Amino acid sequence: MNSLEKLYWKLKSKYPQLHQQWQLWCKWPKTEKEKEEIIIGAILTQRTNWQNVEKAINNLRNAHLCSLCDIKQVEPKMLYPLIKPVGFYRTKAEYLREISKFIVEKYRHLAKMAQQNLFDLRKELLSLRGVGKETADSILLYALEKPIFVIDEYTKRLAQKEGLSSQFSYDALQKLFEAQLKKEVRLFQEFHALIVIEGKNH
DNA sequence: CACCAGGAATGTA
DNA sequence: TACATTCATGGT
Repeated sequence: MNSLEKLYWKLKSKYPQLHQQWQLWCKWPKTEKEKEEIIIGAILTQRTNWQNVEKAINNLRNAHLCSLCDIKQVEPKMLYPLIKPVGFYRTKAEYLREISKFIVEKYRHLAKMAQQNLFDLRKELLSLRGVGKETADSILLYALEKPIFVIDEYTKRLAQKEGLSSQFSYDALQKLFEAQLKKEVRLFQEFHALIVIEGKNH
Protein backbone atom coordinates (compact mmCIF):
# COMPACT_ATOMS: atom_id res chain seq x y z
CA MET A 1 0.00 0.00 0.00
CA ASN A 2 1.35 3.42 -0.90
CA SER A 3 0.99 6.56 1.17
CA LEU A 4 -2.19 7.70 -0.52
CA GLU A 5 -3.91 4.37 -0.08
CA LYS A 6 -2.94 4.41 3.58
CA LEU A 7 -4.35 7.91 3.92
CA TYR A 8 -7.59 6.80 2.35
CA TRP A 9 -8.05 3.93 4.76
CA LYS A 10 -7.09 6.10 7.68
CA LEU A 11 -9.76 8.64 6.81
CA LYS A 12 -12.28 5.94 6.03
CA SER A 13 -11.94 4.44 9.46
CA LYS A 14 -11.96 7.86 11.08
CA TYR A 15 -15.22 8.83 9.34
CA PRO A 16 -17.19 5.60 8.93
CA GLN A 17 -20.22 7.48 7.71
CA LEU A 18 -20.03 10.43 5.38
CA HIS A 19 -21.47 13.81 6.24
CA GLN A 20 -25.02 14.39 5.01
CA GLN A 21 -24.05 16.30 1.89
CA TRP A 22 -21.63 13.67 0.74
CA GLN A 23 -24.18 10.89 0.99
CA LEU A 24 -25.82 12.43 -2.05
CA TRP A 25 -22.56 13.08 -3.88
CA CYS A 26 -21.24 9.58 -3.25
CA LYS A 27 -24.57 7.81 -3.60
CA TRP A 28 -24.59 4.87 -5.97
CA PRO A 29 -26.30 4.57 -8.30
CA LYS A 30 -27.65 8.07 -8.80
CA THR A 31 -30.77 8.98 -10.71
CA GLU A 32 -30.49 11.38 -13.64
CA LYS A 33 -32.25 13.99 -11.54
CA GLU A 34 -29.74 13.59 -8.74
CA LYS A 35 -26.90 13.98 -11.20
CA GLU A 36 -28.39 17.20 -12.48
CA GLU A 37 -28.71 18.47 -8.94
CA ILE A 38 -25.03 17.69 -8.44
CA ILE A 39 -24.18 19.94 -11.37
CA ILE A 40 -26.41 22.71 -10.07
CA GLY A 41 -24.87 22.31 -6.64
CA ALA A 42 -21.36 22.42 -8.07
CA ILE A 43 -22.02 25.90 -9.45
CA LEU A 44 -23.90 27.15 -6.42
CA THR A 45 -21.33 25.98 -3.89
CA GLN A 46 -18.61 28.27 -5.18
CA ARG A 47 -17.47 30.67 -2.49
CA THR A 48 -20.16 29.64 -0.07
CA ASN A 49 -20.98 26.90 2.37
CA TRP A 50 -23.14 23.88 1.78
CA GLN A 51 -25.82 24.98 4.21
CA ASN A 52 -26.67 27.89 1.94
CA VAL A 53 -26.55 25.66 -1.11
CA GLU A 54 -29.10 23.32 0.45
CA LYS A 55 -31.50 26.20 1.01
CA ALA A 56 -31.12 27.23 -2.61
CA ILE A 57 -31.53 23.68 -3.92
CA ASN A 58 -34.68 23.29 -1.85
CA ASN A 59 -36.04 26.54 -3.23
CA LEU A 60 -35.33 25.33 -6.75
CA ARG A 61 -37.01 22.01 -6.05
CA ASN A 62 -40.12 23.67 -4.67
CA ALA A 63 -40.29 25.90 -7.71
CA HIS A 64 -39.78 22.89 -9.98
CA LEU A 65 -36.66 24.56 -11.37
CA CYS A 66 -34.13 22.01 -10.24
CA SER A 67 -33.35 20.39 -13.56
CA LEU A 68 -31.10 21.54 -16.39
CA CYS A 69 -34.00 21.53 -18.82
CA ASP A 70 -36.13 23.75 -16.58
CA ILE A 71 -33.31 26.16 -15.83
CA LYS A 72 -32.55 26.47 -19.51
CA GLN A 73 -36.11 27.60 -20.18
CA VAL A 74 -36.53 30.34 -17.59
CA GLU A 75 -35.10 33.82 -17.41
CA PRO A 76 -32.11 33.86 -15.06
CA LYS A 77 -33.88 36.57 -13.10
CA MET A 78 -36.47 34.02 -12.05
CA LEU A 79 -33.69 32.24 -10.19
CA TYR A 80 -32.52 35.29 -8.24
CA PRO A 81 -34.84 34.96 -5.23
CA LEU A 82 -34.44 31.18 -5.18
CA ILE A 83 -30.67 31.03 -5.09
CA LYS A 84 -30.12 34.22 -3.14
CA PRO A 85 -28.81 32.38 -0.05
CA VAL A 86 -25.64 31.31 -1.88
CA GLY A 87 -24.49 34.83 -2.67
CA PHE A 88 -23.32 36.05 -6.09
CA TYR A 89 -26.81 35.07 -7.15
CA ARG A 90 -26.94 37.18 -10.34
CA THR A 91 -23.68 35.77 -11.62
CA LYS A 92 -24.53 32.24 -10.60
CA ALA A 93 -27.94 32.44 -12.26
CA GLU A 94 -26.15 33.28 -15.50
CA TYR A 95 -23.68 30.46 -15.02
CA LEU A 96 -26.51 28.00 -14.38
CA ARG A 97 -28.33 29.07 -17.50
CA GLU A 98 -25.17 28.83 -19.56
CA ILE A 99 -24.20 25.32 -18.49
CA SER A 100 -27.80 24.08 -18.69
CA LYS A 101 -28.16 25.46 -22.17
CA PHE A 102 -24.90 23.92 -23.25
CA ILE A 103 -25.63 20.44 -21.90
CA VAL A 104 -29.27 20.27 -23.00
CA GLU A 105 -28.63 21.59 -26.49
CA LYS A 106 -25.51 19.57 -27.19
CA TYR A 107 -26.28 16.30 -25.42
CA ARG A 108 -29.95 16.45 -24.47
CA HIS A 109 -29.31 14.51 -21.28
CA LEU A 110 -26.44 13.41 -19.04
CA ALA A 111 -26.41 9.77 -20.08
CA LYS A 112 -25.64 10.86 -23.59
CA MET A 113 -23.07 13.37 -22.40
CA ALA A 114 -21.28 10.73 -20.36
CA GLN A 115 -20.54 8.78 -23.53
CA GLN A 116 -18.19 11.53 -24.68
CA ASN A 117 -14.56 11.02 -23.73
CA LEU A 118 -13.13 12.57 -20.61
CA PHE A 119 -10.60 14.84 -22.29
CA ASP A 120 -13.10 16.54 -24.58
CA LEU A 121 -15.71 16.85 -21.84
CA ARG A 122 -13.26 18.58 -19.55
CA LYS A 123 -12.23 20.99 -22.25
CA GLU A 124 -15.87 21.81 -22.98
CA LEU A 125 -16.74 22.36 -19.35
CA LEU A 126 -13.71 24.60 -18.82
CA SER A 127 -14.78 26.77 -21.73
CA LEU A 128 -17.99 27.69 -19.89
CA ARG A 129 -18.05 30.83 -17.77
CA GLY A 130 -18.05 30.06 -14.09
CA VAL A 131 -16.50 26.64 -14.53
CA GLY A 132 -12.88 26.31 -13.49
CA LYS A 133 -10.89 23.16 -12.88
CA GLU A 134 -12.41 22.26 -9.54
CA THR A 135 -15.98 22.71 -10.69
CA ALA A 136 -15.36 20.94 -13.98
CA ASP A 137 -13.72 17.98 -12.29
CA SER A 138 -16.45 17.80 -9.64
CA ILE A 139 -19.03 17.56 -12.38
CA LEU A 140 -17.00 14.96 -14.25
CA LEU A 141 -16.45 12.80 -11.18
CA TYR A 142 -19.76 13.08 -9.36
CA ALA A 143 -22.33 13.67 -12.11
CA LEU A 144 -20.77 12.06 -15.16
CA GLU A 145 -18.96 9.44 -13.09
CA LYS A 146 -15.66 9.80 -14.88
CA PRO A 147 -12.46 8.74 -13.08
CA ILE A 148 -10.85 12.12 -12.45
CA PHE A 149 -9.59 13.29 -9.07
CA VAL A 150 -10.90 16.59 -7.74
CA ILE A 151 -8.36 18.87 -6.10
CA ASP A 152 -9.45 21.62 -3.76
CA GLU A 153 -7.97 23.75 -1.00
CA TYR A 154 -8.45 20.98 1.54
CA THR A 155 -6.57 18.56 -0.69
CA LYS A 156 -3.69 21.00 -1.02
CA ARG A 157 -3.52 21.62 2.72
CA LEU A 158 -3.67 17.93 3.52
CA ALA A 159 -1.03 17.12 0.91
CA GLN A 160 1.30 19.64 2.51
CA LYS A 161 0.56 18.48 6.03
CA GLU A 162 1.16 14.85 5.11
CA GLY A 163 4.19 15.70 2.99
CA LEU A 164 2.73 13.86 0.03
CA SER A 165 4.41 15.96 -2.63
CA SER A 166 6.93 18.67 -3.33
CA GLN A 167 4.55 20.44 -5.69
CA PHE A 168 1.10 21.60 -4.75
CA SER A 169 -0.36 23.02 -7.91
CA TYR A 170 -3.70 21.70 -9.07
CA ASP A 171 -2.23 19.76 -11.97
CA ALA A 172 0.67 18.30 -10.01
CA LEU A 173 -1.56 17.02 -7.22
CA GLN A 174 -4.13 15.65 -9.61
CA LYS A 175 -1.44 13.70 -11.42
CA LEU A 176 -0.10 12.38 -8.14
CA PHE A 177 -3.47 11.13 -6.90
CA GLU A 178 -4.39 9.57 -10.20
CA ALA A 179 -1.03 7.86 -10.53
CA GLN A 180 -1.04 6.32 -7.09
CA LEU A 181 -4.66 5.20 -6.88
CA LYS A 182 -6.71 2.76 -8.85
CA LYS A 183 -8.75 4.77 -11.32
CA GLU A 184 -12.04 3.83 -9.75
CA VAL A 185 -14.84 6.36 -9.71
CA ARG A 186 -16.19 5.21 -6.35
CA LEU A 187 -12.75 5.44 -4.76
CA PHE A 188 -12.11 8.92 -6.18
CA GLN A 189 -15.52 10.13 -5.03
CA GLU A 190 -15.25 8.81 -1.52
CA PHE A 191 -11.62 9.80 -1.02
CA HIS A 192 -12.27 13.38 -2.06
CA ALA A 193 -15.32 13.53 0.17
CA LEU A 194 -13.30 12.25 3.11
CA ILE A 195 -10.58 14.82 2.48
CA VAL A 196 -13.12 17.63 2.62
CA ILE A 197 -14.73 16.24 5.76
CA GLU A 198 -11.31 15.99 7.39
CA GLY A 199 -10.45 19.50 6.24
CA LYS A 200 -13.60 21.03 7.64
CA ASN A 201 -13.00 19.17 10.87
CA HIS A 202 -9.85 21.22 11.46
C1' DC B 1 -18.22 45.95 10.67
C1' DA B 2 -14.98 42.18 9.88
C1' DC B 3 -14.49 37.82 8.39
C1' DC B 4 -15.75 33.45 6.42
C1' DA B 5 -17.41 30.29 2.64
C1' DG B 6 -15.56 23.59 -2.00
C1' DG B 7 -13.63 29.83 -6.99
C1' DA B 8 -12.98 31.89 -11.40
C1' DA B 9 -10.87 35.12 -14.49
C1' DT B 10 -7.12 37.74 -15.66
C1' DG B 11 -2.42 39.25 -15.47
C1' DT B 12 2.54 38.26 -14.99
C1' DA B 13 7.21 35.97 -15.22
C1' DT C 1 2.99 26.24 -16.04
C1' DA C 2 2.67 28.45 -11.64
C1' DC C 3 1.85 31.95 -8.75
C1' DA C 4 -0.38 36.81 -7.59
C1' DT C 5 -4.09 39.88 -7.96
C1' DT C 6 -8.77 41.08 -8.65
C1' DC C 7 -13.65 40.38 -8.47
C1' DA C 8 -18.10 39.34 -6.35
C1' DT C 9 -22.22 38.43 -2.14
C1' DG C 10 -24.82 36.69 1.87
C1' DG C 11 -24.46 34.68 6.35
C1' DT C 12 -22.74 34.95 11.08
